[in-house]
Amino acid sequence: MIKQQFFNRSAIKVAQDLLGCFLIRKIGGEIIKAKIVETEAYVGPHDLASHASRGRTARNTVMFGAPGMIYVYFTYGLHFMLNIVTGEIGYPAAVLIRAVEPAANSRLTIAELKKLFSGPARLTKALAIDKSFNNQPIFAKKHGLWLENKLTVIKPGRICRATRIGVDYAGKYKDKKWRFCLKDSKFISKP
DNA sequence: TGAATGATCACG
DNA sequence: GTGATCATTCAT
Repeated sequence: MIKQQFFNRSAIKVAQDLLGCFLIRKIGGEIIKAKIVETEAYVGPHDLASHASRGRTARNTVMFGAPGMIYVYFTYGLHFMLNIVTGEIGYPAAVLIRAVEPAANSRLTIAELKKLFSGPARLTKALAIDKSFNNQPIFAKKHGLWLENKLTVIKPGRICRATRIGVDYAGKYKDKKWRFCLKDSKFISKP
């Protein structure tokens, strides 16, 4: 299991380092394990794409809290988004999990798995992650959602950097390349 | 390209 | 209170 200290770093570092790690969801007796292949960093209060850019509010207060806490919010009236808070207490930053890649499955095709896990709102639906996870630690197993380390080191050449999705309103921050993907994954949400 | 669909935020 | 907006997805 990945420990709290892992998250006590800049969001950009954590976002890259999470690639290749595994998101584990335990529902009843069943365990779903999926490799993280796409993340975005929301780096601090100055980042105009971040919920924290206009100060602390009821919704984003988790981002100001301890590293490794789960930040789940509801958007577009339809979707939940899964984030992990990074950096020291009091500094609002987080990493959005945008896509995960489950192990091959005998019942579902790759195309069907993509529809379930390739996209920030899709994966929360597939893994039954909702607001009840908000402000819970990801560095403990008891809530049924935690992370495991990658199996092998990810070489920098296997990581691709791109602009973040859906942040056109963010002025000069919309063009920051703070989205990170595993190059060889078929499960990236957007090219 | 636009609808779905409701919490959140700024304003006053 | 009200109205605009939204770290998206899906169907047209």
